Amino acid sequence: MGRNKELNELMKDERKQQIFSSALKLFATRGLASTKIADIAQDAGFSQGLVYHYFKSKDDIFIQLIKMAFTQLNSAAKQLEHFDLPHLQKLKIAYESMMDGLVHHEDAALTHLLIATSSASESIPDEARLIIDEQYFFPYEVIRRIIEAGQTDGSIVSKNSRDLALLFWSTIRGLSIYRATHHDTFVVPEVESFLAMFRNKE
Amino acid sequence: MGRNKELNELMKDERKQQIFSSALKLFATRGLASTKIADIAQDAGFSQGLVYHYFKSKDDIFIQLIKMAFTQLNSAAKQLEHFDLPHLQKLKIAYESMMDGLVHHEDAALTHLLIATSSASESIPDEARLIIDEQYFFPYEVIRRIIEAGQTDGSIVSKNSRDLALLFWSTIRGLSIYRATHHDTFVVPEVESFLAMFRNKE
DNA sequence: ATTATTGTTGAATAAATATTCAATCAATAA
DNA sequence: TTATTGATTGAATATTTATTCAACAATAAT
Repeated sequence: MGRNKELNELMKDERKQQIFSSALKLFATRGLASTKIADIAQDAGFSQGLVYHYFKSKDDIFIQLIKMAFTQLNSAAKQLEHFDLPHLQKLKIAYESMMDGLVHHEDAALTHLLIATSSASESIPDEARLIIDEQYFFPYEVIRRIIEAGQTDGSIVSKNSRDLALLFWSTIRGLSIYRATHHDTFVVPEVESFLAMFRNKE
Repeated sequence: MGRNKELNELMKDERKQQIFSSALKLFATRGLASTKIADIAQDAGFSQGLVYHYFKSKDDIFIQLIKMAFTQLNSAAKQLEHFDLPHLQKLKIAYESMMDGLVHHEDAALTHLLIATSSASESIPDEARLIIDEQYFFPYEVIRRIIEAGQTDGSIVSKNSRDLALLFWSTIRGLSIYRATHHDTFVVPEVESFLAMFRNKE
C-alpha cells in the first residue's frame, strides 16, 4: 500500500497551510482577480499544477480564506463580549489587541485587510458574498451591545449605539488599510484618542 | 472638410465623461482587474471598440481617474486650510462635507472609495502608484497642520498630531468603504462623536 | 450632391491565465 | 526488492479578455 495515512494528512495540511498563507498575502494586497494561480504557487514555492491537487479552484481558496477570516474575527468578538471587564475597558482591549495584531502579527494584519477590501468588493464569488452577508454584522452587534451596556452604567456616552459601533469599526478598518501599505511608518494612535469617541465625560 | 472642430471637442469630452463615469463606478466597486473593458462599454452604452477611440488602454483610464480623484481631494483639502474658521470647526466642516458627499453625491462617494481601495492595492499600474505616492500624504499634512494650530490655541487636544491626523483619515476612509456596500443602511454618525477624538475638554 | 473627416461597430486577433493531464517521482508496506 | 499510492511537475488545453482593425455611418464644409 501507500504511505502512512496520518502523516500524509499532516503533510497535506501543511501544504494547504502554505497555500493559504501565500494566498492570504496576495489576495489581501492585490485582490482576487489580480492574483494569479502562478503567483500563489511561486510564493508557496512549488508548481502551478500542485495547487489544484489541494484546491478545486482559485475561488475555492478565496472562499475558504474568507470563511477562516470571519471565523477568527467573530470568535474574537464573542470572547470579548464575555470577558469580565468594565464595558469601556472592553472597547479598550479590543482596540489594543487589534492594533497589536496589526503591528506584530502579519497574518492578523492581512486578515483584517482581506475582510476590509473583500467586503467592499462587488466582484467576489457568490459563495464568498453569502458568507460575508451572513457574518459581516456580527462584530458590529457585539460592539453595539457592549456600548449599550456601557451607556446603562454611564461609562459610555449616550449617543446612538449603532452610530458608535459604526465609528468603532470604520476606524479600525481604516487603520488596517493604512497599515497594509505603510507598515514602515505605521504607529498605533493612542488608545485614549480612540476611546474619546465613546467615553462619557461628565 | 470634416465637421466643426469645437463642437467635436465638446462631444468628445462628453463621451470621455461617460466613460469616466462608468469606469469610476466599476473600478471603485469591483477593482481594476475585475472590471472588463466590455463592462465599461456596456455601462456607458456603446461598443467595446469605441473605448479605444477615446483611451489608449484600460490602465490609461484608471490612471486618469486616479489623477482626477487626487486632484479633487487635494484641492478640497487646500481650500479647507484657507477657510477663515476656528481650527476645530475646520475639522467639523471637513467631516460634514465629506459625509454629505458620501450620502448625496454618488461620484464623491465613489471617488473616496477608489482612493481608499486603490491606495491599498499592490496591483495597480506603476504610473498610478507613482501618483498615489506623490499625493497620498497631502490631505494628512493639511489635517495635521490644522490640528497643530488648534493645539496652539487650546481647542484641540494635545496628543501627537500625526496620530490624530491618521485617526481622522482612517475613520473617514472606513466610513467611505462602509457606505459603498451599505448605502441603504448608512447613516452618518454624529459629528460630535467624531470630533470627540480631537476636542480638548478641560 | 460630393467628399473628407471623424464616430462607431462588431468581429478578428493576440495575450494572459485558469485548469487539466499525462508522465515522473518518492515513500513505504508487503 | 517491488508494487502501490499519492505527490509533483510542466506542458497542453481551454477560457477569458484586452486590443486591433476593416468596414460602415454620420456629419458638415465645399
